[in-house]
Amino acid sequence: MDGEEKPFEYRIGELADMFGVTARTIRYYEELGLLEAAGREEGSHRHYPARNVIHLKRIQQLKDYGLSLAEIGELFELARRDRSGEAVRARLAEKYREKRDEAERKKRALDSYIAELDWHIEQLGKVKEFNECPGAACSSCSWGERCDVRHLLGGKAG
Amino acid sequence: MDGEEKPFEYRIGELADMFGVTARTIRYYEELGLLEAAGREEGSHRHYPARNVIHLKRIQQLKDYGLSLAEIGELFELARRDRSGEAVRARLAEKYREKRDEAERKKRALDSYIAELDWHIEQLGKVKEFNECPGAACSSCSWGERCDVRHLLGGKAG
DNA sequence: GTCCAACTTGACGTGAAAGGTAAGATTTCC
DNA sequence: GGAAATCTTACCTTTCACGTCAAGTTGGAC
Repeated sequence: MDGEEKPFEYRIGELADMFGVTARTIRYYEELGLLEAAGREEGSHRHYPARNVIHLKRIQQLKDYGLSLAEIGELFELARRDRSGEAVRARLAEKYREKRDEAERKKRALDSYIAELDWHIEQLGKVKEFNECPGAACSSCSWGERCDVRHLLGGKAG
Repeated sequence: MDGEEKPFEYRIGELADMFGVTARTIRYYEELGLLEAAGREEGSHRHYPARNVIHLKRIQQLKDYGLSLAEIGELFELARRDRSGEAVRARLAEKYREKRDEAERKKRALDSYIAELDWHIEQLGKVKEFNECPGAACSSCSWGERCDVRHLLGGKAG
């Protein structure tokens, strides 16, 4: 018979293989307080009951969503103190919103970045000089007001 | 009279102040072959004729557009060998397009990232557990197929 | 009872990029 | 001629998430 009274336990190497990480990674998570092995004495091998597996998965999920291990640690810490789960979920939602807002901001930045690049790509098709500006032709240079070298030199070499 | 026969020359500290960098930065650029001081002997102070100023500006511009110092160095190297400027402009346009494509790719990645986050934020408003999955209620868990822990455990602890 | 792979702790290394910083010597400007 | 600026050399810094020894220990299989 397949006894279920003693739940299956994984060893660190198995866990590592399952999640595509190394044992070092798992120890590192433990070091950061993210993942605990089942009670053990110093020096003995770590073993993980199946219910601990979810924690590792959770770490990977949250990592995928852009949280640092430190942030994840903070959440886990919160989860330990807050049995109801209210605070954790609120904090996590907050984190997610932060990340989303940051993503939106990055998107906007990328938009203007792309616009800038497009402008420069277009200019490269028109102008003949690469870095001879500001020369004699500077006043008619297609860089126009975008060329701040003129301002910089204006005072001294104007 | 304001003699123009001897062009104004900047010292490294002046240049640094003008561009909001340190002298170290300028020396570093020289080290990478990005910026040359006017001919000088080892040990003597560097000095920069006004026409060199554009190079520093160019470095900053290209850096702003996401090119690494190594990439900038490559372009400058090209510019030294290609007096007509054809090849440089072509290469630069290519670089710009690379950066733009990468930016577009990042934007798309951000879009799906945002969608994921939104989904999770929504879920957090519905579910009660933070990391108790997979438990007895796992089969009705709102994570559904997104919960790969089930697959992972399916073989051994199923 | 013993063997050996898997595991243990500890401690330092890595990488990627663009400079920072210290130290002591020298140059240049006024 | 004195002081400020600059010179060269050469290691250091930052961040994060591990990698990589090294040498000793554990545990399950036979």
